[in-house]
Amino acid sequence: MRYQGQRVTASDVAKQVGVHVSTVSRAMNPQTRDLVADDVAKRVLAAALSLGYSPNSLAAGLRTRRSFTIGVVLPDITNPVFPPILGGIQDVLEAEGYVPIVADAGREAARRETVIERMIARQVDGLILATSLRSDPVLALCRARGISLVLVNRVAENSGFSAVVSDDHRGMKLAVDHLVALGHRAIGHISGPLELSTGYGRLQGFRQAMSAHGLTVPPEAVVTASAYARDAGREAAGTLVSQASGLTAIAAANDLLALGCYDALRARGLRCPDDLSIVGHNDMPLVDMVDPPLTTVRIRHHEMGAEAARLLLRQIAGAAEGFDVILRPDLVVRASTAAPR
Amino acid sequence: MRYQGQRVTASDVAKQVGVHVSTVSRAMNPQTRDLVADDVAKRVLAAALSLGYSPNSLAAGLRTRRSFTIGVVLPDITNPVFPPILGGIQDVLEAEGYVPIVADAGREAARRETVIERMIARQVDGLILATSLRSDPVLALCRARGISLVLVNRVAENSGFSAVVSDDHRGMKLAVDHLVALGHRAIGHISGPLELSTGYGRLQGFRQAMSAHGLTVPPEAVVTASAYARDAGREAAGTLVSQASGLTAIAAANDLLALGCYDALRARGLRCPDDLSIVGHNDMPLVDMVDPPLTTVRIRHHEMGAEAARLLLRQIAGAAEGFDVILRPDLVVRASTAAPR
DNA sequence: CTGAAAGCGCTTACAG
DNA sequence: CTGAAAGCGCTTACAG
Repeated sequence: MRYQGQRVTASDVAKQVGVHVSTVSRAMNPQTRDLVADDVAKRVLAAALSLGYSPNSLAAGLRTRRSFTIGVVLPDITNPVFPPILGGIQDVLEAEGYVPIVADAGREAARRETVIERMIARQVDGLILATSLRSDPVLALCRARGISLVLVNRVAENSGFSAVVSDDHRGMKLAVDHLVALGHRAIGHISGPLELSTGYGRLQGFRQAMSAHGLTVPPEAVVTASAYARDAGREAAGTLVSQASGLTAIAAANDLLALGCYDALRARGLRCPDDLSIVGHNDMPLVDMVDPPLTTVRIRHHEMGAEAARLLLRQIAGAAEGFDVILRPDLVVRASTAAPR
Repeated sequence: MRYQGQRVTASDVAKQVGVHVSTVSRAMNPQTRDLVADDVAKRVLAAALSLGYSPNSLAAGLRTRRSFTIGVVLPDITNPVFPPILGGIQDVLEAEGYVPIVADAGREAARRETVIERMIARQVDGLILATSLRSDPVLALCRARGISLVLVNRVAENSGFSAVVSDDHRGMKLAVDHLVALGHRAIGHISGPLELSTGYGRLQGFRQAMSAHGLTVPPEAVVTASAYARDAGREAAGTLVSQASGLTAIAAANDLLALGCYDALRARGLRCPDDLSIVGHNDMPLVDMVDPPLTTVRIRHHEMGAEAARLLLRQIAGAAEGFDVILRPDLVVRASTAAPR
């Protein structure tokens, strides 16, 4: 029986069984269990169970120089895109005996650096970053530290780190092709912040897809939102609608932005899809229930997280890095898009 | 200059400055810095910076028997209720130098126990559980381990552990009073799982509020959903509508359930609020954008998480436990409720 | 104000 | 197959 606050250690178990702590250590670890006589191992395990012993992984980690801990840095946990990514990461990590330490780094670059420094001080075995800028100075720091790292959802150019992302060009092509097929020609774009690969890549994808249809994109038909947030989308849509008259459709760089468009249209007495068709990106939860149900590009976020975790674990185990996984998105057609009047 | 994978330690810094490691340790820690001569401290800090040294917190934790790590156990990270709770927890922890280890425990009781055991093995300084059942055997285990623990969102009866929750009785009273004021008399309830305090408490709150208005609740006017999920809500609403004819309103135990009601009504060609008024609970993101915008009971989830973290930290510092914080919810009236026809 | 020593709880070559 | 020893990188009484 133990008292509160008094942890039971390997030496307590050793004492009870009458063996040395090193034998307890070997018996507890499945990898080394066969170095120990069967009956001894059995007695150790039984004693451990009855005393409520489990090895202190801090101590083990200090000795083995591995913490079995992975740092996950998110830009905004309340953005519905990230929970499923985190879920996928967790599923894979847990199966391999790892645990995620998660931090919401917010929008300031300085905070991202602090957060990463802290995680390194905590001896994480690797890092998964969902916060990367296209050109991100923090990555040089990580490189210098020699830490294993995988980017998820957003890539950095020329960082050399592996990344798991959605095919943003293809996603926008799906959106534009769909609108064009409905008969739209004057299509605007609300882009995400251009320092993010998703913002930049989707804008490029938009332009390419338009030009593939022989359609021109006048400068006033593109507005860049200040953040991936609903209010930023509302503001950008307001600007777009007032500066680019004659638009019949808007392809937004993500769902939150698309929902902000809804807000802006409503404020002006315009109706979707009657006056303007709108396409989002992500297919986040509940966008099938908004009014009107949102046509959007679906990304498999859970899989994205799981794949990032797998890549990282392989890398920690010695596999090569700098190897990207591009997930293929799908179009989900709902009621926010229709033929122009 | 360091090589990859070679961590710099206190003794590297000590060597460079020409002092003992213990002096480095004292200089690095703001609490003990004044035990060291000013100029020595300055030189240590400068050397630490130039070498890229930060103390290995695993080693420090082993020595001080504190990990500055808190385990957070969630039932389902993709349920939009939990990210803001986690956000609140993180904000408080981070400010105090703690870090959350988060795990999604899913629905199986066995997994919850495993997850908690693992966290304890990882020497968490405390636990925040959002997964508690009203009567939860896992809590006895935590008690026996003597670990600091705070419950959030869901309470356990007689566990002795502190909890931070919303006032579920009051929440349901707000919902029922609103419906009654609109003229509804025949009101049904879709309850959450009754083994959860939110499910049970909101059902009780519903009954009390109804009886305070002199209204009876026939048995067929209450259906218990199998989980807090949209599909479970759809199913429960189907049962409710077909077994309790004449209902003019439904108070659901949470928003996901209310959204499931929307699905069920739509499948039957019924309209909300024309045929049936619906009230949710939580005010999760986007329910103001669904069709129709959902009238619901707002809970301050971020604050709930922050308060739970504060309580836990105080408890770790030696404060008394068994002290509940009940947050007061508000009613948010939108378009899913109207006078009955 | 600073150093030397002990020890947190493990793991792992090294003997035997 | 098992024990004894060393050491992972810190912190903290204990001397001086």
